[in-house]
This record gives sequence, structure tokens and C-alpha cells, in this order.
Amino acid sequence: MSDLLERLRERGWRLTAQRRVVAEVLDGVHVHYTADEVHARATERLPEISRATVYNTLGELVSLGEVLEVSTDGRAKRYDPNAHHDHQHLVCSRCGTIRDVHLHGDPLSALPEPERYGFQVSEVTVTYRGLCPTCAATS
Amino acid sequence: MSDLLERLRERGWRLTAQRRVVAEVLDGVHVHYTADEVHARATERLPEISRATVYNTLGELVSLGEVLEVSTDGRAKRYDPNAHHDHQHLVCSRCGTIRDVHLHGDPLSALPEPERYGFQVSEVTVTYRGLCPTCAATS
DNA sequence: TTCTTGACTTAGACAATGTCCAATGTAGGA
DNA sequence: TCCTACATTGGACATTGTCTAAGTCAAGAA
Repeated sequence: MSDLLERLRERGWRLTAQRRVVAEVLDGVHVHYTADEVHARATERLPEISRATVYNTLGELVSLGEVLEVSTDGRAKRYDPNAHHDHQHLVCSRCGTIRDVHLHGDPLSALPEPERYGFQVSEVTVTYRGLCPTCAATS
Repeated sequence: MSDLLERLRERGWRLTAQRRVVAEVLDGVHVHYTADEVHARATERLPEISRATVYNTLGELVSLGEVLEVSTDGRAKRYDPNAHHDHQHLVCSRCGTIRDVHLHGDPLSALPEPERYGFQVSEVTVTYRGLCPTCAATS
């Protein structure tokens, strides 16, 4: 995390208490919080932090490439601090839990040239869905 | 489309003017409308149709497996009438246009067993992103 | 054909998520 | 320490979607 804050400072980020708290909430977690969850956790450490600041800060972290924005359903976006390792997601279709997963091969290569319709394809996201062990046990 | 309406009637769907209009709006299109766009187009044919009915009807069509719900960004969901052919999506990251694409191989096989963490994986969606030819030309 | 009834539709309130703005506060350089 | 450009705040507003109570109507029954 100090790594993260260090990188951000080098890029001219002004370091405020609010930004530090948001970065700390995300740092090292392996779950993927919604903006609201980030706000709730940030509020525990800095009670007066506003929703707008959390949204702003998350947006900045995404722009800077330090955090990924994931929208698996049509609901709230989730924020994935694991932006520096190529990975995809496995989502529980019942409880919404997300796990990072690593694939065999490059999914870009599965899209044949004639299926690209002249697009400059630059990115691919793969989302697997199914029941997690917990939900499967209680169905 | 009469195919679609026929299938729905066989499943006990009560056929109303509103449902017919929504089905007609979706029928045969190769773009993927948002609920709001469906409502706008339905209103041209049946001015008094309400938003709630459009949402209800789209939801029913999705439950019945006749239409796919696609959420590519965190914005409005889009509805894809091409539910009977396995395909994935190619999205323009500037203008949001969506094209259906067909892949080589089964993307499920790219997820190794140890990466499944006990999930019963049942579905995979792959979304390619890039600039469409039009947007690439004007950048 | 007409009647009946339960499913369908409607308008609008409400909910969830996100964005914007003007006023205020403050990090960090001079 | 002081300045000032940038950051934060609270709240209004926007977008997308859901819910409900009351009215309407499709389709089977008679």
C-alpha cells in the first residue's frame, strides 16, 4: 500500500487523508467492494468522508490504472485492486461473490479476424458464472 | 416474430397489444436496445404503453429464454433478441455499439479445474472491447 | 355472443447508484 | 508562515429500475 501511495505521489497526486483512507480500504483485499462498501469502510476510519469523495477517488484510481472497475451485473460497479495481474472473474450467480481466476491461453486469440469487423480490439473480459460451494450446498 | 409470439402463446402467455409491440420492437433487430430505447420505439406504435410494462415484458422474455440481458458497462442493460445462437459480444469503447461475434472453441475450457474453486460453473460471457471503424476514423 | 375472472397495465411514488456544483478547506510549494 | 490551486463536502439532481394499488382486458365458460 505504501507502494501504491508512493506511486501515486510520484504522479503528482496530492495526498489527503481521504485519499489515503480509500487506498487503504482497497489495499490488499481479495474481495471486490462496491463504492458504497468502500464508503462504509472508509467511514469507520474517517467518519466525515463524503460519498462524492469516495466516488471521485475510486474514479481517479481507475484512471490511473491502479484499480479495475468491474460490472458483472447491472447493479453497482465493484472495484478490484488487483490491477497489475492479468486475470478474469468467477461470479456466484446467487450471492454475487467474485473470485479472481487465471486462464489457459489468451482469450483474444479465440476471436477470429473475420469476426472483428474492423474493430481495433484492445481488451477482453471473461466472466464465468455458477454457484459457489456455499450456495450450492444450501440450494 | 410470429414464431416468437407463437412459442409464447404455447407457454400460456396472455397475448396483449403491449407485449406484442415489445416483441415486435425486438424482433429481427441486430442492435441491442436499452429498456428505454425499447420503450421509445414501442411508444411510436402504442403511445400509451407504460415504462413498467416494458420492464415487465423484457423481464419475462429474459426469463423465458427468448431474449438475453447484456450489461457491458455499469449503465443501462441492453436486450439481445439473438438468444438461440451461442455468441459473445464486441463493444465499441467509444460509442457503445455492440456486435455479436462467434468464437473459436469453447471459452469454458480455458478455465482450468483448480481455478474453479469448487464452483459449479455453468455459464461464461466474453466481451471484447475496442474502437469500431467509425470511431477509429474520427479519433 | 356475452359474462367472468384472474392476469395484465398504468401512473406515479420510491429505491439504488452515480454525478454535479458552489462553498469551504487544505497540502505542499514559495 | 502564507498562498493558491486543488480537494472535499453536502445536497440537489440524474438515470435506471422496482413496486403498488386501482383500473382494464384477454380468453375460456356458458
